[in-house]
Amino acid sequence: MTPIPNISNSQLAQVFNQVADLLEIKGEIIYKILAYRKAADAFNDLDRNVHDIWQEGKLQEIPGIGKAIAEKVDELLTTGHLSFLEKLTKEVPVSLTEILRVPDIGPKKVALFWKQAGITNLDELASAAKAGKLRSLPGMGEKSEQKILAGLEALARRSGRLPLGKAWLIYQSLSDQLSKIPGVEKVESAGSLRRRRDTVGDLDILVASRQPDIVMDAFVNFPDVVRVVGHGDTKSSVEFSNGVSAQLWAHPPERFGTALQYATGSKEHNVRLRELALKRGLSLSEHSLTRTDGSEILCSTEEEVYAALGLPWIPPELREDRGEVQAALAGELPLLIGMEDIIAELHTHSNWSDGKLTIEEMAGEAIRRGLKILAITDHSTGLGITGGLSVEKIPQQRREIEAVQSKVGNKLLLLQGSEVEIMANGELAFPDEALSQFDLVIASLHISLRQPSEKVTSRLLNAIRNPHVDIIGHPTGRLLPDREGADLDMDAVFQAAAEAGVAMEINAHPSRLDLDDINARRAIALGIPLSINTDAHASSDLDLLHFGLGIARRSWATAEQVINTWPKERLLKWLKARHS
DNA sequence: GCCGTTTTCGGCCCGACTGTTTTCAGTCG
Repeated sequence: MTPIPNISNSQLAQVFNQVADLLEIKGEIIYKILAYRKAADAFNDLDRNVHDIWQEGKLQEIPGIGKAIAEKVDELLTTGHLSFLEKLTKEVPVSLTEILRVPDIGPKKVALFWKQAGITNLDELASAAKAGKLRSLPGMGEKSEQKILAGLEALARRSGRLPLGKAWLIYQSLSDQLSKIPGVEKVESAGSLRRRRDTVGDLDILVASRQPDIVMDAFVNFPDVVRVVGHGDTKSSVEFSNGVSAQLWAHPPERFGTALQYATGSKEHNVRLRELALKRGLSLSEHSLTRTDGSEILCSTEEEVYAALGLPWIPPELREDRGEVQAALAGELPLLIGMEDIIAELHTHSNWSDGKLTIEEMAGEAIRRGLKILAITDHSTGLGITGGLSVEKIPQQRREIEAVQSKVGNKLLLLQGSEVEIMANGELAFPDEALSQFDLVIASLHISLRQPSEKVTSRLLNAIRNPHVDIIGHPTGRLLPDREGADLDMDAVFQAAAEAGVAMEINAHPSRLDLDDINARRAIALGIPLSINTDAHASSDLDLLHFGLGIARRSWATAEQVINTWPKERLLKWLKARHS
């Protein structure tokens, strides 16, 4: 029997995106290309492994997958090859696709440079532009050539996607500056920042103003702007000295709803809405909804936009074209978990390990934020750098927690927890009799994340199956923006977690956001409880909760599915049942 | 290439901005 190649959903998506890139350069009709890109997105967003769906013979039940693409997936999963792609790469050099990453260069220009100037990669493009050889090509000129040189430089200094937390801080500062411009009535984040994606490409910002020209002029002249990418009447985009790009729209207040809806995206969600609008005899744009007779419906709020299409307002976190429009039409949108639902913080550190505050100080901070339950989960030994709690000190820490508990009374329930290290050999850093002394145990991976998939997965499975473990902390161990998580077999992990009834964490720290939205949605689909925690090491960390909440909302989580919302009695009962 | 409470064929979202052009193509979101 031939082994089935192990191709993940995201690898599959990459293959079809590459097909789309090459077809686009080749000059294939745009709708075919869109179909491939849509299929790639569908694979990326799937809450199950494509493998399983393939084995069930249900590929074509995935929206956007038809006969032709299903056959290609079949070939890929059976043989590990795609003859269609192999044939394509013989016609179109793969190195051309790297040129597509240059701003202002799309498939048409790539094809032009390739066919008329023999350019096949970024180096050749740069040489030709510097030598002034591009300006004479049809449709090109001196300005276009300069723009390409600027684009190449921008590409070189572009710093990938921003982690959500950093994007949020930059937005706050830009928002302050924008609100001081005369005539600006409102400032709102848009794009992937407002949708709370874990990383953000460009910052998208919308302002309400009746004098958009003044706003645009002020914006492109902000300090730290190193490049004005575009400067129009209602839209401008700039690049700052730190490599971050931002895009600004300005629309009058009575059109703010359509404009915000448009700027928030996602693009795919917007396409879906516009299709729906057309079916209702309306054309949707950032300016308004237009009837067939040309008359306009103006919307100052997003609620009005969605209502005009017969829909309830869809929260930004859901707007990824992952079935939210269909759910809204059917009246089946989930009632997403909100900040007000969360009463427990279950993953924090005190000065008993590497936290900055005493247990009493942490308790005070938790009370100040309206929390009802706080678990102190200091690191175990085994994670050398942090000076973890030793087995001998567990009773001593218990006495301190009890002392603080008697001081705060019923304002806050304190739990003695542990963040126990999953060691490189797969054992937990504490023996079972030590773990049994805690009210709550989180098991986490911090070290040897680069082990082979089989090894690191088995470590995590071992932790999940330990009857003392209640939560798996930041399951993949990724660090945004650049450090990938461990190469885990998430199917095996989720299956084990579902069987053991262990909760999986959404770590709210913006450098983690782990689980991510797709994995969290898979967990929910399997009935695995989620736990959103800040992993606070200092008081200000407790304010990071909203980032984790954003990820949970993106995974369609309701309050019921997150143990941090459960009343005290229910949480304690759940813990007790697990430990008995 | 996908899809169907107008369709199994003929459609497939909408507009801003830029640069090259005399009315539009390419790129982007």
